[in-house]
Amino acid sequence: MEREAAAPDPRLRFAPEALGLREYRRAFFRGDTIKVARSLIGAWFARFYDGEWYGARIVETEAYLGITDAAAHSYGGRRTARVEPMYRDGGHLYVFFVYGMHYCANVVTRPEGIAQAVLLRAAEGPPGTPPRLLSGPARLCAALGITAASSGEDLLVSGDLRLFRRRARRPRIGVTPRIGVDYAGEARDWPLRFFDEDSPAVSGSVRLRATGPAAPSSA
DNA sequence: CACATGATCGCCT
DNA sequence: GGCGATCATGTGG
Repeated sequence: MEREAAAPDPRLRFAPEALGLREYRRAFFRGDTIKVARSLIGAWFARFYDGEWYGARIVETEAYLGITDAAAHSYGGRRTARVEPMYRDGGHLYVFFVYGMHYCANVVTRPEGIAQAVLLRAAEGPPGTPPRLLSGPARLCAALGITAASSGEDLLVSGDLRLFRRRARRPRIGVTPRIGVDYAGEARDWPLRFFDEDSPAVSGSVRLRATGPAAPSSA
Protein backbone atom coordinates (compact mmCIF):
# COMPACT_ATOMS: atom_id res chain seq x y z
CA MET A 1 0.00 0.00 0.00
CA GLU A 2 1.52 3.27 -1.17
CA ARG A 3 0.68 6.45 0.64
CA GLU A 4 -1.14 8.76 -1.76
CA ALA A 5 0.11 12.20 -2.63
CA ALA A 6 -1.40 14.81 -0.31
CA ALA A 7 -2.64 18.31 -0.96
CA PRO A 8 0.10 20.94 -1.17
CA ASP A 9 0.29 23.72 1.42
CA PRO A 10 -2.04 26.49 0.20
CA ARG A 11 0.59 29.13 0.99
CA LEU A 12 2.66 27.80 -1.91
CA ARG A 13 0.20 28.93 -4.56
CA PHE A 14 1.88 30.93 -7.32
CA ALA A 15 1.63 31.76 -11.02
CA PRO A 16 4.54 30.51 -13.18
CA GLU A 17 3.39 32.53 -16.19
CA ALA A 18 3.29 35.75 -14.15
CA LEU A 19 6.93 35.17 -13.20
CA GLY A 20 7.81 34.48 -16.82
CA LEU A 21 9.16 31.06 -15.93
CA ARG A 22 10.24 28.66 -18.67
CA GLU A 23 10.78 24.90 -18.57
CA TYR A 24 14.00 22.98 -19.12
CA ARG A 25 14.94 20.78 -22.05
CA ARG A 26 15.71 17.10 -21.64
CA ALA A 27 19.37 17.58 -22.63
CA PHE A 28 19.99 19.72 -19.54
CA PHE A 29 19.14 16.84 -17.20
CA ARG A 30 21.23 14.38 -19.20
CA GLY A 31 24.30 16.49 -18.52
CA ASP A 32 26.84 16.60 -15.70
CA THR A 33 25.16 15.92 -12.33
CA ILE A 34 27.25 18.44 -10.39
CA LYS A 35 26.43 21.16 -12.92
CA VAL A 36 22.74 20.33 -12.72
CA ALA A 37 22.87 20.43 -8.91
CA ARG A 38 24.42 23.93 -9.04
CA SER A 39 22.11 25.17 -11.77
CA LEU A 40 18.97 24.08 -9.92
CA ILE A 41 19.70 26.63 -7.16
CA GLY A 42 17.12 29.31 -7.93
CA ALA A 43 14.93 27.06 -10.09
CA TRP A 44 11.26 26.57 -9.18
CA PHE A 45 9.89 23.14 -8.26
CA ALA A 46 6.16 23.16 -8.85
CA ARG A 47 3.06 21.01 -8.65
CA PHE A 48 -0.21 21.46 -10.51
CA TYR A 49 -2.99 20.41 -8.14
CA ASP A 50 -6.74 20.85 -8.47
CA GLY A 51 -6.44 23.51 -11.14
CA GLU A 52 -3.79 25.62 -9.41
CA TRP A 53 0.01 25.85 -9.35
CA TYR A 54 1.93 25.41 -6.11
CA GLY A 55 5.68 25.78 -5.91
CA ALA A 56 8.87 26.99 -4.34
CA ARG A 57 12.29 28.30 -5.32
CA ILE A 58 15.05 25.73 -4.72
CA VAL A 59 17.83 26.99 -2.43
CA GLU A 60 19.74 23.82 -1.51
CA THR A 61 20.66 20.64 -3.42
CA GLU A 62 23.02 17.68 -3.24
CA ALA A 63 24.59 15.67 -6.06
CA TYR A 64 24.59 11.85 -5.88
CA LEU A 65 27.02 10.31 -8.33
CA GLY A 66 25.80 6.75 -8.65
CA ILE A 67 27.94 3.65 -9.05
CA THR A 68 31.14 5.12 -7.54
CA ASP A 69 29.44 7.11 -4.79
CA ALA A 70 29.04 5.20 -1.51
CA ALA A 71 26.40 7.68 -0.36
CA ALA A 72 24.14 7.04 -3.37
CA HIS A 73 21.32 4.51 -3.33
CA SER A 74 22.63 3.25 -6.69
CA TYR A 75 26.15 2.69 -5.31
CA GLY A 76 27.87 -0.27 -6.89
CA GLY A 77 25.11 -0.60 -9.44
CA ARG A 78 22.44 -1.53 -6.91
CA ARG A 79 19.18 -1.83 -8.75
CA THR A 80 16.06 -2.61 -6.73
CA ALA A 81 12.45 -1.63 -7.18
CA ARG A 82 12.94 1.38 -4.93
CA VAL A 83 15.98 2.73 -6.83
CA GLU A 84 14.72 1.85 -10.30
CA PRO A 85 13.64 5.44 -11.12
CA MET A 86 17.28 6.58 -10.75
CA TYR A 87 18.11 4.52 -13.86
CA ARG A 88 15.61 6.39 -16.00
CA ASP A 89 16.40 9.19 -18.44
CA GLY A 90 17.41 12.57 -16.99
CA GLY A 91 14.46 14.69 -15.93
CA HIS A 92 12.53 12.02 -14.06
CA LEU A 93 11.64 12.14 -10.36
CA TYR A 94 12.99 9.76 -7.71
CA VAL A 95 11.24 9.85 -4.33
CA PHE A 96 12.24 7.61 -1.45
CA PHE A 97 10.92 6.96 2.05
CA VAL A 98 13.31 7.31 5.02
CA TYR A 99 13.31 6.86 8.78
CA GLY A 100 9.88 5.31 8.68
CA MET A 101 8.15 8.64 8.21
CA HIS A 102 9.71 11.04 5.69
CA TYR A 103 9.94 11.41 1.91
CA CYS A 104 12.82 12.95 -0.07
CA ALA A 105 12.63 14.07 -3.70
CA ASN A 106 15.39 13.86 -6.32
CA VAL A 107 15.77 14.96 -9.92
CA VAL A 108 17.30 12.13 -11.97
CA THR A 109 20.27 13.14 -14.15
CA ARG A 110 22.37 11.62 -17.00
CA PRO A 111 20.97 9.41 -19.80
CA GLU A 112 18.88 6.32 -19.17
CA GLY A 113 20.90 3.53 -17.52
CA ILE A 114 23.21 5.85 -15.53
CA ALA A 115 21.79 6.19 -12.05
CA GLN A 116 22.69 9.65 -10.78
CA ALA A 117 20.46 12.27 -9.16
CA VAL A 118 20.14 15.61 -7.41
CA LEU A 119 18.46 15.65 -4.00
CA LEU A 120 16.25 18.70 -3.42
CA ARG A 121 17.12 19.70 0.16
CA ALA A 122 15.41 23.06 0.72
CA ALA A 123 13.35 25.74 -0.97
CA GLU A 124 11.74 29.13 -0.39
CA GLY A 125 8.02 29.57 -0.83
CA PRO A 126 6.40 32.65 -2.38
CA PRO A 127 6.90 35.94 -0.46
CA GLY A 128 5.46 35.76 3.07
CA THR A 129 5.96 32.00 3.46
CA PRO A 130 7.73 30.96 6.72
CA PRO A 131 11.38 30.15 5.88
CA ARG A 132 11.28 26.83 7.71
CA LEU A 133 8.30 25.45 5.82
CA LEU A 134 10.50 23.90 3.11
CA SER A 135 13.85 23.93 4.92
CA GLY A 136 14.95 20.29 4.67
CA PRO A 137 14.29 17.51 2.14
CA ALA A 138 11.42 15.96 4.13
CA ARG A 139 9.78 19.30 4.84
CA LEU A 140 10.00 20.19 1.17
CA CYS A 141 8.12 17.02 0.25
CA ALA A 142 5.59 17.47 3.05
CA ALA A 143 4.80 21.07 2.05
CA LEU A 144 4.23 20.09 -1.57
CA GLY A 145 2.37 16.91 -0.61
CA ILE A 146 4.80 14.64 -2.46
CA THR A 147 5.10 10.93 -1.57
CA ALA A 148 6.74 7.89 -3.12
CA ALA A 149 3.59 7.49 -5.20
CA SER A 150 5.16 10.08 -7.53
CA SER A 151 8.53 8.31 -7.82
CA GLY A 152 9.40 7.64 -11.47
CA GLU A 153 7.28 10.44 -12.94
CA ASP A 154 8.64 12.48 -15.81
CA LEU A 155 9.15 16.12 -14.80
CA LEU A 156 9.11 17.32 -18.39
CA VAL A 157 5.95 16.04 -19.99
CA SER A 158 3.81 14.02 -17.63
CA GLY A 159 1.96 16.84 -16.04
CA ASP A 160 1.58 17.72 -12.41
CA LEU A 161 5.19 17.95 -11.23
CA ARG A 162 7.49 20.38 -13.03
CA LEU A 163 10.73 22.34 -12.84
CA PHE A 164 11.05 25.89 -14.12
CA ARG A 165 14.29 27.68 -14.94
CA ARG A 166 15.63 30.44 -12.75
CA ARG A 167 14.96 33.88 -14.18
CA ALA A 168 16.81 36.12 -11.73
CA ARG A 169 20.58 36.53 -11.98
CA ARG A 170 22.81 33.77 -10.73
CA PRO A 171 22.73 33.41 -6.92
CA ARG A 172 25.87 33.29 -4.76
CA ILE A 173 26.43 29.58 -4.25
CA GLY A 174 28.06 27.96 -1.21
CA VAL A 175 29.52 24.43 -1.23
CA THR A 176 29.96 21.88 1.60
CA PRO A 177 29.99 18.10 2.04
CA ARG A 178 26.59 16.40 2.01
CA ILE A 179 24.42 16.03 5.09
CA GLY A 180 23.80 12.73 6.84
CA VAL A 181 26.17 10.50 4.87
CA ASP A 182 28.89 9.88 7.48
CA TYR A 183 28.74 6.16 6.74
CA ALA A 184 29.91 6.68 3.14
CA GLY A 185 33.70 6.36 3.53
CA GLU A 186 35.69 8.96 1.58
CA ALA A 187 32.55 10.04 -0.29
CA ARG A 188 31.44 11.47 3.03
CA ASP A 189 33.64 14.52 2.51
CA TRP A 190 33.05 15.17 -1.19
CA PRO A 191 31.89 18.78 -1.69
CA LEU A 192 28.56 18.00 -3.32
CA ARG A 193 26.09 20.10 -1.35
CA PHE A 194 25.15 23.43 -2.94
CA PHE A 195 23.11 26.25 -1.45
CA ASP A 196 22.05 29.85 -1.98
CA GLU A 197 24.32 31.91 0.31
CA ASP A 198 21.66 34.59 0.66
CA SER A 199 18.65 32.42 1.45
CA PRO A 200 17.18 32.19 4.97
CA ALA A 201 15.60 28.86 4.07
CA VAL A 202 18.80 26.79 3.79
CA SER A 203 18.54 23.76 6.11
CA GLY A 204 20.33 23.29 9.43
CA SER A 205 23.28 25.25 10.80
CA VAL A 206 25.81 23.42 8.70
CA ARG A 207 27.00 26.09 6.26
CA LEU A 208 30.46 26.20 7.77
CA ARG A 209 31.38 22.52 7.65
CA ALA A 210 34.83 21.98 6.20
CA THR A 211 34.98 20.84 2.61
CA GLY A 212 36.86 17.71 1.66
CA PRO A 213 38.97 16.90 -1.42
CA ALA A 214 37.70 17.92 -4.83
CA ALA A 215 34.68 16.09 -6.13
CA PRO A 216 35.33 13.34 -8.65
CA SER A 217 34.04 13.79 -12.15
CA SER A 218 30.39 12.85 -12.31
CA ALA A 219 30.62 11.83 -15.96
C1' DC B 1 23.27 27.60 21.00
C1' DA B 2 24.86 22.64 20.94
C1' DC B 3 23.99 18.11 21.30
C1' DA B 4 20.95 13.82 22.42
C1' DT B 5 17.08 11.08 21.67
C1' DG B 6 12.72 8.97 20.10
C1' DA B 7 9.51 8.13 16.45
C1' DT B 8 8.66 4.46 13.01
C1' DC B 9 9.13 1.16 9.00
C1' DG B 10 10.92 -0.06 4.32
C1' DC B 11 14.87 -1.88 2.57
C1' DC B 12 18.90 -4.49 2.42
C1' DT B 13 22.10 -7.92 4.65
C1' DG C 1 17.87 -7.92 12.62
C1' DG C 2 20.02 -3.26 11.92
C1' DC C 3 20.00 1.03 10.20
C1' DG C 4 18.83 5.18 7.45
C1' DA C 5 20.07 11.17 1.78
C1' DT C 6 15.12 13.31 8.81
C1' DC C 7 12.70 16.10 12.11
C1' DA C 8 10.72 17.74 16.52
C1' DT C 9 11.44 18.02 21.07
C1' DG C 10 13.96 18.08 25.23
C1' DT C 11 18.00 18.92 28.03
C1' DG C 12 21.92 21.63 29.52
C1' DG C 13 25.27 25.64 28.99
